[in-house]
Amino acid sequence: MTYQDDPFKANFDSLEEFADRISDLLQCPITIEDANHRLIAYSAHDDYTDPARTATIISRRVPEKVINSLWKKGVIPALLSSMEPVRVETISEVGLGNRVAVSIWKNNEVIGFIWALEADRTLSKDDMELLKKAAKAAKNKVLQLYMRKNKREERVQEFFWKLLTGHITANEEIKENFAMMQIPTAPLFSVLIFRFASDITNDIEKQISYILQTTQQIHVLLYTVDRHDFILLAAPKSTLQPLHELNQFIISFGTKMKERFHVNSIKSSFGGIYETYEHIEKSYKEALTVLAIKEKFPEQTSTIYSYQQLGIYQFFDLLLEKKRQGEFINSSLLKLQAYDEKHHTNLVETFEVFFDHDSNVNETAKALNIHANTLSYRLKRIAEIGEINLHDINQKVKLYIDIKLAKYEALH
Amino acid sequence: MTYQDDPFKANFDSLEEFADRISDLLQCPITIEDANHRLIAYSAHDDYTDPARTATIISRRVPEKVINSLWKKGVIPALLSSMEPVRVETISEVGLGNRVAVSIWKNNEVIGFIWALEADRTLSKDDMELLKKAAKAAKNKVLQLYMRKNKREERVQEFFWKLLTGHITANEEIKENFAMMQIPTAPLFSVLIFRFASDITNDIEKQISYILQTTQQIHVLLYTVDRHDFILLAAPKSTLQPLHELNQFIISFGTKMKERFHVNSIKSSFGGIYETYEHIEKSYKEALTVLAIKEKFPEQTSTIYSYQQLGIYQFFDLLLEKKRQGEFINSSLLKLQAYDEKHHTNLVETFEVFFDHDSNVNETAKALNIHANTLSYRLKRIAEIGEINLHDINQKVKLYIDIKLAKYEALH
DNA sequence: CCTCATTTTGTGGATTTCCACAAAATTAAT
DNA sequence: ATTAATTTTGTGGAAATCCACAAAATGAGG
Repeated sequence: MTYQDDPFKANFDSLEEFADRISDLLQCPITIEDANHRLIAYSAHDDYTDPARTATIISRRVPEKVINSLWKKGVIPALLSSMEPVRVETISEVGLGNRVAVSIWKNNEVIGFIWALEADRTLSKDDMELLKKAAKAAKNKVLQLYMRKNKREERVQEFFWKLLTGHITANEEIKENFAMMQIPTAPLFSVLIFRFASDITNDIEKQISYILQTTQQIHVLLYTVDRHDFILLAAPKSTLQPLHELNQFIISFGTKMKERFHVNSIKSSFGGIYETYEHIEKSYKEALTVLAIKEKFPEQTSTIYSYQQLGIYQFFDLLLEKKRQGEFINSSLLKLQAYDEKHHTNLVETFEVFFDHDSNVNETAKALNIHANTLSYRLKRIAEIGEINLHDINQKVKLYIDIKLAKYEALH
Repeated sequence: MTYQDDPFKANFDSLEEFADRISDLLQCPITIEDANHRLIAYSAHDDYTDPARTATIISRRVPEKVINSLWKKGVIPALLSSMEPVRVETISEVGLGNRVAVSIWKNNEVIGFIWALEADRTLSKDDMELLKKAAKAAKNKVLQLYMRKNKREERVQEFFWKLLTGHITANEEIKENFAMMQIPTAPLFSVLIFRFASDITNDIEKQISYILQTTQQIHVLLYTVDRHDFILLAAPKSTLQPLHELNQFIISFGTKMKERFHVNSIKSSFGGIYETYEHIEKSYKEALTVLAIKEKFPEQTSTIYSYQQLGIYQFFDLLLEKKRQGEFINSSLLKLQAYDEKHHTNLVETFEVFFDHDSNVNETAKALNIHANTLSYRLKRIAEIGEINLHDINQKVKLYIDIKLAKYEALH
C-alpha cells in the first residue's frame, strides 16, 4: 500500500472530517482525544467498535476505569514520554480491543491522542508512520480548541473567584452566569480544596486538571488555584450519599496524585454540601476551616475531610473565644490536671483516649499500652478525683470538649 | 418553794446575767437562743450539762441534728404555736437530756427560746410558770439584739447587691467591706438561688432564714431576696468536695422547706465555685443561667443544680446564636428528621435517649419501651440513613448536641 | 534503706452486649 | 386484598465488659 507524501496537507473544516480521513486511509475506527481524554472527534460509519470506544463516544470521555488500566499497563506514560505510536493489546476486563495510539504534541507538551482501533486489520509499520503524521497534522486543529478553551477558562476563573469571595450573591445572577458559561448545574455541590506543600506550579496544575478531567466519580463544575491551594466546585453524582462520594473522591485523588505523579502530602478538605449557589462562599470558608483544624488536630482528624465530619470541632473557634474570656472553667479538669501534675499520672490523657475510642475498653487499653484493668482502675480514679459521674454523658462530653479545647488553646 | 411576784423586774446589764438569775432560781442550767437557734446567752457555773448543750455552747448554735430531731418530735412546732413551756424527754441519739423549753414572744412572733436542763431536779408546775415569766422578761433584751442586727442587715444587704451586680470589683475594697461587716471569709464560695413559685413574703423569708441559720452543712455568708428569688452567698465547709456539699445542701434545703413549712416547688441552683470575691457576679449570673436552662430542659436537668454540672448546656446560648445565623447545619440530623417525618419512625428520639442513657442498651430499651434488638436495629438504620459512623464519638456528640440544640431552639 | 500508699497486672466468673438468623407484626402501595 | 418492604420481637451463642479480689510493681517520703 502506498500513500502520497502528506495525505493531510489538505485543509479540513473540522476534526470530525479529519478523523474520517484517517479512518479511510487506515481502514479502522479512529478517535481523537484531548490531553485529558475528553473526546474531541471520532470517525463515523465504522462497522465494529469495542465496548471501550462505544462508552467513550457515548459519554464523550474515556471511562475512568479504562484510563486507570492504561496507566497501570504503562501505555499512557509511554505516550506522554514519546511521539512514537504505541500498540495496546486487548484488555478484556475493561472492554478494550487491540489498538494503536499516538500522542499529539505542541512543543514539549502532549495536547491530545489519536486512537486507531484494530478492528478488522492489524496496522503495518507504514500505517504507524501514517498515524504519526496524522498526529502532527492534528496539532493545529487541537490547539485551536485548546486556545479557545483557555480564553473561556479565564472568564470562568474570574467568575469562580467572585463566587468564592461572595462578590456575587444574587441567585439569579449566579444562575445566569452558569448558563452563559455553559457550566453544568447540579442539585448538590461543595467546595473542595487540595492544599499542597508548596505553591502549585503550572506543571502540577496540569496534572491535577488531568486527573479531574478523567475522573468520573464526581462532576467538576469549576476550579482555580490559589498559591498552595487547588480549589474546586464539585458536585456528587447522586444525592443519596453525597458525603461518602466526595470522601471517596478525595481519597482516590490523593492516591492517583501519588501513584502517577509522585506528589505526596496533599491536605484535602471540603465544606458543606449545599443546594443553592449562594452558599458557595460558605462552603469555601468551611473547607478552609477543616484544613485549619486538621492542622491543629492531625491525629484525631486524619480521616476527616468534610466540614460535616468535623463534628464538635466545628465550633471550637467560638468556644475558644469564650474560654479566653474566662468562661467554661471546668473544675473537674483542673483537679485532674493538678493530680496528673503532682503524681505524674495520665488521668486526663486516659480519659481523652478512652473517649476518642468510643469508650471501648480494649481499644483504649491497646492505644495506651496498658492492661484493661489498669484502664478501669484509672477511670474509677478519674470519677473520684474529678468529682464526675462516668455514667453521665453530659458531664463526660463536657470534660472531653474541655480537654480538646485546652489542647486547641495551647496551640493557639 | 415560793418566789416573789416578779423575780425578773430588776434590770440586768446583760443576758448572761439574766440567764444566771434564772439558773439560780430554778437550780438548773439555762440557755437562751434566738429564733434561729443561735446561742444568745447561757448560765455559768453549772455542774452538769448534756452533750447537746455543750455542743451548743461551743459552736454558739444548736447542732443541726438536734434541731432536726426537735422538729421531728414536734417540740419546735409546739413552741412556735404556744407560749406555754414544753417538756422534752431525753433523746439520747442526739445527746439531749430531759429539759423544759419556752418561747420568747414579741407580738405574734417568736424571737427566741429559753431552755432549762433538768439536770439534778425535775421542774415543778411553779417552776414552769416562773420560766414563762422569764420568757416575758427576756423579750426586751432579745429584741434589742434583734434590732441592732436588723440595722446591720440593711447595710449588708446593700453591699451584697453591689457584689451581685458587679458594682464593686476591686478585691481590696471587697475584703475591707467583708471585714467591716464582720462577715466571715471563706476559701471557696458560690452564689445560690432558690426560686419560689411566687414572690417571697416576709413570712417565707423568715422560714428560709431560719433554715439557713440552723443548717450547718454550709456557711452562709450573705443573703438577700429578689422577688421570686432567695439569693445567698455560701461557702462549703471543706474544699475537697465543694460541689457535692453544695448539692447536698440544696437537696436537704428543699426537703426541709417541704417538711416543715409545706413550701413546694422550689427551683434551686448555684453558680461556679470560686476563690476570689471578684467572681461573685459571675457566679450569680451562672446560677441564673442554670435556672434558665432547667426551665428549658426539665427532664434532663432535674438532678442538676450547679453550673458545673450543666455540662454542655453551658454553651447552648452561644451555639444557638450561631445556629440562628445558619451555622452548624447537620445533614445527618436533617436526613433523620426527614425519615422520621416520612415514615413515622423515631430515629432521632431513639438516638437522643440512647445517648442520654450513656449508650446503655438495656436502660434505653426500657426507657423507650422497646425490645433491645429493636434498639439495635434502629441504631443500624440511624447509621445508614444519617450517614454517620456510630463508633465515631465525635460525630455522635455533634449529632447529640444538634438534637438538643434543635429542641432548645424550638423553645426559643 | 525501709515503709506505706498508690498503681499496675493478673485471674475467674457473673453479667451484658453483640450479632446472625428467623419469625411475626406492621405499614405502604398497587 | 395482596404484595413487598420495613419494623419489631424472639432465640442462642460468641465476645466483651464488669467487678471483686489478690499479688506484684512502683515511687515518694521519712
